[in-house]
Amino acid sequence: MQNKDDAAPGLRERKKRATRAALADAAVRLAAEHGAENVTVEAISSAAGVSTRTFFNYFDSHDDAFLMIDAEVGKRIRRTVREAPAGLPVLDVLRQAFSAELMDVEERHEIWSLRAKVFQRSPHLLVRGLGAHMAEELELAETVAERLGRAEGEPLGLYPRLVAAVAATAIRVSVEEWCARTPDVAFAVVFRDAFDHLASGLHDPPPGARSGPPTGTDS
Amino acid sequence: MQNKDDAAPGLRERKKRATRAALADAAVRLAAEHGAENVTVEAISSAAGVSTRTFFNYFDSHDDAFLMIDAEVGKRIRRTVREAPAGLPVLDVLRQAFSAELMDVEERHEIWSLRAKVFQRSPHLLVRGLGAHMAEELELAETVAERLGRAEGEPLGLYPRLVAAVAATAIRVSVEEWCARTPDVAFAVVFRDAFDHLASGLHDPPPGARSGPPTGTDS
DNA sequence: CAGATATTTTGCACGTCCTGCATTTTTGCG
DNA sequence: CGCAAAAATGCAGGACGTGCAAAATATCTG
Repeated sequence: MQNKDDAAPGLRERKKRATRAALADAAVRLAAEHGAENVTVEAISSAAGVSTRTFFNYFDSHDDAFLMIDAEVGKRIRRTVREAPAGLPVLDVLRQAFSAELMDVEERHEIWSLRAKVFQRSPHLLVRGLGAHMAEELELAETVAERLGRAEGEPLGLYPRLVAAVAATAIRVSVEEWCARTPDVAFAVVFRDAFDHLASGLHDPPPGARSGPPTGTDS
Repeated sequence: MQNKDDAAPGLRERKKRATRAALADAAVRLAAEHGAENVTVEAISSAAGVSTRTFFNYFDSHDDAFLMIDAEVGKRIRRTVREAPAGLPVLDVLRQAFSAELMDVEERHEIWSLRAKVFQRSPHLLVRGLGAHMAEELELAETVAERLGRAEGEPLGLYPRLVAAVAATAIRVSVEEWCARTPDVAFAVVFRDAFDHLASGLHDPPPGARSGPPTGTDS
């Protein structure tokens, strides 16, 4: 058993993933139809073919079933940040690290659209989702602080916290804006514009500019 | 009854406020001691001298008792933004609007410190608190969009969403950083530095700079 | 393959959260 | 005081979430 994450899922592990996926899937589908609040744990469990007790073996709360939290993503992002060539501005590093990860949003566009519908109907869940990313945000801030050459035990400092949090916020807003628009725009474009705004100090856009990058105040 | 918010609270209104305050106060105090999760609604209600049923007449959920949500704050901020002289950069307007509101944090420093302790012990609540501000964030984005001269029904656009969200994030991070530090620094300083970072495009700080504003890249 | 072992699923009981409804108490006012 | 509006309360009930022990299932060993 070298690495349980690679190459050897094993029958057991596969069944667990399947059960979890079945629960999450049932949850999202039922919620998209009836609204998350009106979908009981029993309904989800029943649709997934397990007992309600088993549901709580996989998710800590009713709401967690709709969230699709993946700890791997955070790890990958932090590693990317850590391995980025020194000297590169932190904001650019973050932009690229996230960008690599967010291809999934455009690829599995359909399931994300479903989740967007669920979130629109009960914003309370979006909040939970955000909250799930808060721990990640702190760890990301740690990674940034290390990258900027700060000792281990030292307090974080304002800047690392701020870039990590603001970058995460930029992503959330990008997703929101992308969902609000009829998705005729590529997500990558919204994402790029958002980070361009950040990099240029959030100066006011010229009146009339609908979606372009901020005015060329850069360099 | 010209305006129920001004000058004529009335005995009734005063009792309501008192009850609500008593509940919120009891909640925070008990939570600071035993942890929010271990404080039942019954305990809070009992400490405030009302029935558990009455608790739910004042707060929609157990957690809401610890949050101290004030819809007035959002309204005031939006009005400040709306009445700010035209031509001023949006980011500066937001900075000033929030700054005016945040004096309360330093004045009633003691109760905020208590709340910070509660939040440290159960971050789950901080998330709820954040969520409460999300609706505000959207309305703030609307206000910003209007200020930038955008029609009513039009979609929001990326920039208004982004500034509103990022500004709110900056505040949250400022509070976090300010709480993490032994509060020998004035909150206003952390707050100012955060917005300076935003205004200068979040460029990397020079190594060794602990807390100052970003390097004078401005102008 | 059979049996031992580890893991997962499940049922059950229990406490807490939260809501709707009817009833009682309090408040404001003529 | 007496009355109408508002608030507080008690109660019933559904849903959430957890600990525990028993049953079912997967993995390992000989």
